[in-house]
Amino acid sequence: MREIMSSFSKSASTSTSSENDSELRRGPWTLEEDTLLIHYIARHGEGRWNLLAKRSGLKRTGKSCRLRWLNYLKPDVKRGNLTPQEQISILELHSKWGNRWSKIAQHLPGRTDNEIKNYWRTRVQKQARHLKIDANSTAFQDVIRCFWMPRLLQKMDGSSSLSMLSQNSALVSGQSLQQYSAISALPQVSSQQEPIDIVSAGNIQRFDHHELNSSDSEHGATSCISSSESMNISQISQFSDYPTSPFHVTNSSADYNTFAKDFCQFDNTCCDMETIPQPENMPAAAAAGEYFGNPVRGFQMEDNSWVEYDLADSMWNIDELWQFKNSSLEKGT
DNA sequence: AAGGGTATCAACCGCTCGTAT
DNA sequence: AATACGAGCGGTTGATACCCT
Repeated sequence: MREIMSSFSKSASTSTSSENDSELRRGPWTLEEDTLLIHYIARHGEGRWNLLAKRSGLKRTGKSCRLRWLNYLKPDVKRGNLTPQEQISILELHSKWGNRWSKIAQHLPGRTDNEIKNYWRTRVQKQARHLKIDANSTAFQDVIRCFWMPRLLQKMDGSSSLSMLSQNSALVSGQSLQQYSAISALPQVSSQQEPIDIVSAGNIQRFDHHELNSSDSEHGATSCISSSESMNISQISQFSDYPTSPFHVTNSSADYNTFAKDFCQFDNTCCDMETIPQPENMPAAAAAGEYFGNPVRGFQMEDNSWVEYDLADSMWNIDELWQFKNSSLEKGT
């Protein structure tokens, strides 16, 4: 009903000048139009849209028919929310190709360029606005790469998701997989004594044990962007084997919570406000029991059980998020 | 319950590109 | 080589849903 009304009002309001134009329908498609289009394509195939528009009896432009078919009626069009895997793919591919929506869509079976474009504009750009960062800036790309993607990975079902990703090389490149795995692996990696290669954006940087444990933001979250060696398969699988952190952190500052909330709402099915990136190297004050003037009591597990704060098991440094954001802002835009 | 603000997404528009003539 | 036309792409708009006060 709503559709019919809006369709009516729209076509009425746009009926204009030429007789041709006034015959053309605009706005939302009706069930009858959809049926006509589907039946016509079933009999004659898609393509030659202008001809299709004339012969099918639809009072639509060829363009409109094409769009309706490709974005909505085509049988293999997937409906519903984008999965975390798909979101990661979009983020990854967008960082590679920019606003090449159709190209990105080719790597997401069943998803349309329009859908991906909408996702980017409504979800991703919104977050950039909240953070007051240009969505196309390197700073924002860093935020996505170093915080969001690991979050999405965490959302995915650990190893099964990783193997799923690695099997689907068309969706996410090996490079990205290494990168995310490396980030997720930080706590475990940092407990080893051997130098570790961290991969990001196709680049490698080798870290010593003490560097990974340093609170210096150069080697913390921001360390995921650097250098130039290449990485072999065994190193990749080494990272892929590390699970993501199961911890949540609570009781941090209001400012940080605001940021984290924005961050997590990027995918509102991803995590709630309390699913905040885990401190990797809590600063002295926090380790001593407070952070930003607020007490830090420990962490809540995903099953809601409480765990006392344990430096060795932590993953993210709270202030690194802010340091990271600020330093990215300084050098990025 | 009402009203205002915001998010979402289908659809449109203008432009470019490729191909046929 | 020039032109016309169809197809596709990316940006934008507008209607509706949803949320918050």
